[in-house]
Amino acid sequence: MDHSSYNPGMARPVGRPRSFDRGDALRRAAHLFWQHGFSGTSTRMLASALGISTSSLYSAFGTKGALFDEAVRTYALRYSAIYAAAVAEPTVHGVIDRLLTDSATEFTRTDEGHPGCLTSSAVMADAPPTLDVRGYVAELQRSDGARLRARLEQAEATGDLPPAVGAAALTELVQTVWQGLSCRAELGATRDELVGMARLAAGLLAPGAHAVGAPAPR
Amino acid sequence: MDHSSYNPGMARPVGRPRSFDRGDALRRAAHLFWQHGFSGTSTRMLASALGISTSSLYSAFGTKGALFDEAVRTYALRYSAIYAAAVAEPTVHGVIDRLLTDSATEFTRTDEGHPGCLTSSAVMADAPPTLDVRGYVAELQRSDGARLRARLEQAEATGDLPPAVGAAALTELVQTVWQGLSCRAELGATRDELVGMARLAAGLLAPGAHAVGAPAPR
DNA sequence: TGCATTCCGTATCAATAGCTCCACAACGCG
DNA sequence: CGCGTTGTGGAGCTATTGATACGGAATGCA
Repeated sequence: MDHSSYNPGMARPVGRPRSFDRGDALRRAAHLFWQHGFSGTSTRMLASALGISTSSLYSAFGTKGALFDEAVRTYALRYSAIYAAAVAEPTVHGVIDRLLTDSATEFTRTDEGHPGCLTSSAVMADAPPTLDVRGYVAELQRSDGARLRARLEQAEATGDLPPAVGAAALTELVQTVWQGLSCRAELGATRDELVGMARLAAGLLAPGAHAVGAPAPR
Repeated sequence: MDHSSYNPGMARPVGRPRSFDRGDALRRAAHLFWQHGFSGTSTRMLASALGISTSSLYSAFGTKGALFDEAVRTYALRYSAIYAAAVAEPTVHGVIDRLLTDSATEFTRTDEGHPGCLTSSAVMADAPPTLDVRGYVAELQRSDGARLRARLEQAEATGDLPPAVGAAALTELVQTVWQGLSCRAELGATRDELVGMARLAAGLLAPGAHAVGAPAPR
């Protein structure tokens, strides 16, 4: 098994192959962490849910904290990718609308056990004492925010963004809405509700070509 | 001690008095829960931080889960009170501005060990398995949201709110921003940053008498 | 078929979890 | 003072925690 494992170059595997898919285990572990928090998820719960033993889990990930950390960073990449894709949109409205709606879609993925938004749930409340996950997430937000702010400052220069609002302030506000969306996703909002809210937010925060009162037909 | 204990009417205390202030203990416990999550906070940590023994803690609150539950409900009342005060404002802009700025102020209280916003942190990620705290918080959001929506529907009827946006949708969006603010408070935002963001959000979501581009002098 | 290597599950470790027991201390009342 | 009542801390209970030891099972290579 383990077809999808990343095995770069010359290091071909030796010894008994792993009986489970590491990436899949990581995703399912993240799902458990999201549901019960870090301390609330025991290694036995993880092993049981993954269908393996604790020794296999430890040999694959090292430590419970390391597994959590890896899960967080894995999913953090998804959100950074969404930011990167959004800033490529030609208009300010397009950037913000794309960012929020894509994130809303990502937050409500139910296939393959998507853990909602680790970034603003499990991480914030309960993290391994040895790891500064909160600091990592704050840094991630800062990094993604910097990318968005640069895009908005560029729009400010070209006149696409009215200078009255302020690129920095709008960036922070958009990120605030972004995190609010993730919270509501975990509180049980459906995808349609969440995407609709994202679209409305984009329309109000950065009015596009169409009037606010008459949202563009999707 | 225990001067501030609420002791209504005829039930005068009998037996040895409690050596600590129950309300204060509740607040400090909430602070710990906020920092480490429910499972991440042990009864010994709680007892140690409160300067008492675990037996005293158990005799005062019953169970770790009950203590957590009581802490959550106590702080939930604060947020409901903020909603109640906000909807009394005469204009839609005033309602939303008041709700968001007061909440931002509440989220950044550092005195007396305010636990940030339990509602969207510890609660969401890690809660006692026996208690449906997530359900309670969702219900609370629904209840507070209903109050806000009723106020906005009234404004819609009197013309204070343009019918194009929709009272229900705006309510949800405001609550989304509300939760986003609480998230950013926990990620380290200062009070000034948070209040400024709340004011900006109120200006964009519900433009007041002044133009959006020229925010009203505070 | 041997050998080296790696992963597997079972059993188990010390530490800590939530929680309780119990003898004693601090009150109001007579 | 004695008595009932209630809170007190220290010791201790069982269950579970994160993590490991170890023998066996799979693999690639010769």
